[in-house]
Amino acid sequence: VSSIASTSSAWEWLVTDAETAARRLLGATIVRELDGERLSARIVEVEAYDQEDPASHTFRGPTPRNAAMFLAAGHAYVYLSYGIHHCLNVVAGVAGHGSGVLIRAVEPVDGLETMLARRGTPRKQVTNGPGKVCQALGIDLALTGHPLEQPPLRLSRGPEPADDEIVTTTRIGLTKGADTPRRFYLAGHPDVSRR
DNA sequence: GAAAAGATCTTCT
DNA sequence: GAAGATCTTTTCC
Repeated sequence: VSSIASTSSAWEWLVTDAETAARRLLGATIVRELDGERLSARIVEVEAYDQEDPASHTFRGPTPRNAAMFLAAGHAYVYLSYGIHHCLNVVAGVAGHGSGVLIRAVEPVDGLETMLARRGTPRKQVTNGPGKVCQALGIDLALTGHPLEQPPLRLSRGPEPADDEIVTTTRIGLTKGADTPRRFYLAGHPDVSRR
């Protein structure tokens, strides 16, 4: 019991509703170790998803694909989008409840040159979209279910932006739940996918 | 077993 | 601004 409590306490800040977790993830840092190199990036755009939400992969309950989203907060959920792109989520909330936060855009901090090479695009388009983030950081399905406190993929809490620095809008690319405002990004940030 | 939709990105006009 | 690429997962018959 005590070991469970100590393990989860590191992620207490994500054991909350998906929207709160999403806002708290703005400003946090993703650290990825890839081919012996340390890449890092700051989260600047996110979207919240949970079990009660028709747009969420977990809306109809657990499946082999979305199982990781039902883990405890602080795990990774990676899925394949449109059969082509990988997308990274940070699992939020208590274990057994399918909620998480899609990482839509990041600002490269360490390893920008590597990210540019992996993407093959100009700086402005290197990580301004969920599929782009995963390509730049080399994240794929092998990392789904990975605990974000250990290499090669870690997450560290960052300085939380002030409320007036966060813009809230509807989410992108949805057909269901499209009118619910659950997308959050840093106001005026150049790496945000769309304004 | 088949069909449709999908938390996207790129290219072309 | 619009449409094509591309393929897995899930749902429905």
